[in-house]
Amino acid sequence: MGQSPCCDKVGMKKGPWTPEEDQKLLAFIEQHGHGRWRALPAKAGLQRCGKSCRLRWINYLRPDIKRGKFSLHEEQTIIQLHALLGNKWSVIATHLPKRTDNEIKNYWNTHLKKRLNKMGIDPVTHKPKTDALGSATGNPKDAANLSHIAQWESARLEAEARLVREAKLVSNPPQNLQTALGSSSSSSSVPQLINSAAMAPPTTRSQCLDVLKAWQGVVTGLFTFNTDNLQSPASTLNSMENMLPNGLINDHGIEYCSGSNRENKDKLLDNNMGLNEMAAWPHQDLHKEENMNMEGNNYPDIMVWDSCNDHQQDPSMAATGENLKETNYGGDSSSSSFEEYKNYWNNILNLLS
DNA sequence: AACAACAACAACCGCACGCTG
DNA sequence: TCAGCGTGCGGTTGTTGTTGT
Repeated sequence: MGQSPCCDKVGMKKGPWTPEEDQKLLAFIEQHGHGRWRALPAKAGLQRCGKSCRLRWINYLRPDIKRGKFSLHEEQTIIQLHALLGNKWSVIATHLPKRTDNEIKNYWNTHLKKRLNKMGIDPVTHKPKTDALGSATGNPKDAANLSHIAQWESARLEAEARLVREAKLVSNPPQNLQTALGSSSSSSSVPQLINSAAMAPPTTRSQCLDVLKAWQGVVTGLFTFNTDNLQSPASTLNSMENMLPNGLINDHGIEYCSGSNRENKDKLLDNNMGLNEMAAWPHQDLHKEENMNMEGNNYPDIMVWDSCNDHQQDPSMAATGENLKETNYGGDSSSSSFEEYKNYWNNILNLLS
């Protein structure tokens, strides 16, 4: 599918934005909301590409972003999430309130990657180059379990990020944009408006958590895996498919599966979220909403354990790892892998602090 | 003081995807 | 079914600031 240029490049200004341009863009968005970026520059009186306006807004002008130095906790979170997700900056950004994916990406490239290198850790694989922090037992089975745990966590985080994005669209319905930009366009994309509601701290997180809680309530007790099932993704998927509950509500309150309707269940598996993502849901931490720091920010509940000795860390996070262990990777045979996983990260993160 | 090298950050670019008519 | 549009995403480049010589 061909992609036409987002705008006529002739006469378009490039490079750093001036305060005047920022002011124009801000004023227009405050008055009319954003969305339909291609048409926005002309209406706002800017000699800029719509894409450039969008980037400027998202990465710099948006009122709900935090700028400045990254805290130790944020650094640790980025490293952990990057280990799980790779360069999925947008997903990582959903777990760092008020930080943009671009900012995180830049910070990673300019700071964290170099620091990990200096520490002898491969920033791509997140494994020590000497493997000194690797599997202490050298047991291939343990390594496989660790890898599997990481896969699960990765899938869960991606699913959660998707839910956040979807919920944002739902929570910011279009209101006045058609009026602002004219009604000639046939587009039906949903702009996110900068009205008072949109300016407020996002509430999508809790929506997301609600359904995750609901999900956890439905399936608690169902997912007590035998670690023999964790030897390969394929085996896990098969297990998960068999264990899917009959009723599942999405974050919009829609019931996907009803009773034993196999067809609907298959649709769910095929479309809305991947099987891996579904599989990842059950170990959502029930205490996530309590994981708020002093600024009221949510932090991810993954792999931040009590032994981190990070004074900036919310004490409530301490219980998270235990929760993870008990509810998700439970079973005696997996606990050693969990401990190893935990120790591995604690070692790396302690080096940072 | 002048210049080069490096670091940090902002912005751009191209591609991919979903949606709609 | 398909083309066009809007947008998101990740990689890359450009610009500015800082430090060292």
